[in-house]
Amino acid sequence: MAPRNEDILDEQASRARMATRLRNLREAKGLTIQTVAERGGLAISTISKIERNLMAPTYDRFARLARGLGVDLAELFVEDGTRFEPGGVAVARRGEYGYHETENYTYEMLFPAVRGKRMVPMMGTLKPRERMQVDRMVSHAGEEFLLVLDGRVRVELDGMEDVVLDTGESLYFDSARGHLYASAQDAPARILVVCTEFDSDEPERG
Amino acid sequence: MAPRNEDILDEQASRARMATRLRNLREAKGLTIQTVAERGGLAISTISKIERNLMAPTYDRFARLARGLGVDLAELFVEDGTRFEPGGVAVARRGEYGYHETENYTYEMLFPAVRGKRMVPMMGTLKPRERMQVDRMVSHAGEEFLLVLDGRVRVELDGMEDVVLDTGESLYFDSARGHLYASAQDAPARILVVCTEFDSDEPERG
DNA sequence: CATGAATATTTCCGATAGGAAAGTTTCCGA
DNA sequence: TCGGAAACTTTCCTATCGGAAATATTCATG
Repeated sequence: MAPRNEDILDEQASRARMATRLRNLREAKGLTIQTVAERGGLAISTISKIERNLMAPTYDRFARLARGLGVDLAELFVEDGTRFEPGGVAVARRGEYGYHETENYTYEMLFPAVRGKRMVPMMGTLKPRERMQVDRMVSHAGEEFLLVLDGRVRVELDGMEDVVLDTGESLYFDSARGHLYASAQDAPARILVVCTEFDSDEPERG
Repeated sequence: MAPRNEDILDEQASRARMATRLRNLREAKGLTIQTVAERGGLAISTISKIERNLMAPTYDRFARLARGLGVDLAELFVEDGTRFEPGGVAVARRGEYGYHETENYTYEMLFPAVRGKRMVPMMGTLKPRERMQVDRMVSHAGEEFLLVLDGRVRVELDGMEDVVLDTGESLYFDSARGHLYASAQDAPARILVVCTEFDSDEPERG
C-alpha cells in the first residue's frame, strides 16, 4: 500500500516543521551555524540546507546536530504546539478546568493538556459497581498511572485477568493495552489517573 | 572543531543501537518488514538495510518507519536500557520497593524507574512543620506532579513565592526549577509525586 | 527430503545527501 | 559610504540513500 496523498502532505509538513524547529532552536540558543557545525562535526552548508528544508538529514546528521545544539537527540523530535513553558509552574485548585461526564465516570483534568507537557493528571469518581464505559475498552498511546484515592477499583485489561486495587494501591501500564475501570464496591470510588501526553496519531495495537 | 574520535564511536554505536531497536520494535509487534513497508510507504529493501545498519535513514524515512510501526516518531529516539515493555502492566501493592528516608521525608517508589517508562510515581510523608531537605532545593530534568493526599503542604519554588496546597490540590511544574516540599501543619502530610523519567544528561540552558 | 509460500537479503541504478570552496548578504565602525 | 568581517547561501561533485526486482532463506506440510 502506497502512502495516501494526505500522509505525504503530512510528511512534507512534518519535515518543514522540523526544519524551522531546528533553526528556531539554534537561534534561541544564540548559536551560529558555524558554531553548531564545529561542535557537532558537520559542514556549514549542510546545516544551512537542512534548516531551510532543502535537505532531509540522515540519522548521523541528526545525531551530530543534536550534539552541536547541545540537546538530547530525542528532544529534536518533540513537536511544538502549545507548549508547557520551561520553568513553568501551575497550581490546580479544584474544578478549574471543569468536570467531564462519561457514562459512569466523572472526572476533571487537573491541568490543561498542552503539548510539551509530559503528563496529564486527572481525578475522577466511579459510580458504585459500575464500569467506566460499558461498551468497549479504551486504548491510546503512552503510559498510564492509576492511584486509588478512595474505595476499591477493578481494572479490566485486554488479554489479562482483572486487577483489583484497594485504596492507596496503584497500577502502571502501557495504555495501548485496552483498559477499563470500575468501582468494585457498593460506593463510589475515587481515583487519580496520570497519562503521558496523548499522541495525535491513532494508537497502534501491540 | 572536528568531532573527537570517541564521539564518532559513540555515533556509530548510537546508530547501531537505533538499527537493532528498530528491528526489535518491529518484531515485538509481530510485524513483517513487508507490513511495515506497506503501511509506512517505503521499500522492503530499505527497511531491511536500515535494520541491519547498512543504511542511515533520512528524516523522511524515519517518519515513514514510525508510521509503519505505528509509533510516535519521537518514540524511536528513546534509548533502551532497562525498558518498560510494550504492553507492560505493573501493580503496586504497598512497600514493594522499600521505603527511603531523607531528613524529614519518608517515601517509597511505587514502581521501579526503568528506562522507557515515562513516569516515576512516588508516595511520601512529610514530618510535621518540617522541610523535606533543610540545606538546599532539589532540581532535575523533567516535569513533576505533586498531589496532596492528606494534610497541607508548602512548596518552596526557586524565584517564586511559596505555594500552599490543601488536601486534594496539586501542582505541576518544570522540575528544573529548584523545589522543596514542607508540611504546613502540625501533623504529617502525605503526598504523591510523579516525576517524568530523569534524563541522564544535564539539562541545557535555553 | 521435496514443494511452495512467506519472509528477508542482495543487486543494480537513479535520486539525493553532504562536504569544500566560492559567492552572497548582513552588519557593523570609521 | 566604504571596507571588512561575520554569517549565511550556492555551486559542484562524490558518496550514499532508497526503490524495483531478482535472489536467498526460512518454515510448514506432505
